[in-house]
Amino acid sequence: MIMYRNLMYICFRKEIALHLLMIKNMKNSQLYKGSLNTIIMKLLEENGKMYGYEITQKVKAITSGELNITEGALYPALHKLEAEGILDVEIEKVDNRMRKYYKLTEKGTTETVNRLSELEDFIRNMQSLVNPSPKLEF
Amino acid sequence: MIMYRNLMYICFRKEIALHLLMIKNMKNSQLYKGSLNTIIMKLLEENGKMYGYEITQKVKAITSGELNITEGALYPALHKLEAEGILDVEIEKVDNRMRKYYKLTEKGTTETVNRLSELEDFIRNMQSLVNPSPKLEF
DNA sequence: TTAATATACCTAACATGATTATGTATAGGA
DNA sequence: TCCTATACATAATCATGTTAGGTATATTAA
Repeated sequence: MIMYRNLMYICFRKEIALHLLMIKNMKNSQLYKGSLNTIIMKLLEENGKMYGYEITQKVKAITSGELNITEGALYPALHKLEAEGILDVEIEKVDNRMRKYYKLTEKGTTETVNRLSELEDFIRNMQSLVNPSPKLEF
Repeated sequence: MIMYRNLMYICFRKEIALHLLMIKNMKNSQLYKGSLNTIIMKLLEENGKMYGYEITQKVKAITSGELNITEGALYPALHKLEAEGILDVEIEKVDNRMRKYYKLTEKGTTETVNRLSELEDFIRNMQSLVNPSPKLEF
């Protein structure tokens, strides 16, 4: 009986853990829409070259698991950035597995500056909107 | 001739001004996608009740004209929030013109706290991603 | 007086950017 | 042997927004 109760307890904890994880991932709210390209470009600016899977892991690590880039969003985004001449691709084979390394082109590097500037403006504006500075009322 | 040149000069300046304005508004980039509901709810939390047009003007003012909410986005968003029980509506007639005043319901007030918390998380995560703290390398 | 601008609402067609669900394939551990 | 991790990809669908129209009243400038 004790064993069953322990098992149930473990299962219950697992349920809770999964549930909390889901809630956490629910935070992948609509807010992140539109920021994926900027994230990719900034990471490439920092790290020189990265492959898709690496990007998802890096983002997960940096945000303590709060932001999980879905592959269905990532790969099309990478292809689009490549088509736009923002990224260059280079295929390598590591451990018999394919890797597509992406890096910023010259144009991409310039464009990254703009995107980051837009992001700063966006964040500044959002902070003005939700964190209004105390009104000067006399 | 002088007059023509002056006229041309003025027109030219106007062209530039318009162009700069367009560029400015181009900053209405994809980043803002997903943040409209949060903006609306926060403004209503602060101001008690507001009508649609008032919201567009307020946002424009707060962001120094950098963010212009389009009516095609605003009105459907208000209707959706009302349908979800986040907002209550109350119609008034001022100066022979209709105004639909929106205010947060009780549920809406609770929900606003969550949205703002999500926004803070989002901003924090984005800052971690693009503004990485200096690496501790020895 | 007439034209333009501002106020105030609305919606439909289209575009964009994501999620969800699926598929392929290799490597390693329980 | 099966599950998980690594590593790529795409198609169907959904959410959200832009663009472009529409109605109507009030005010201001030419």
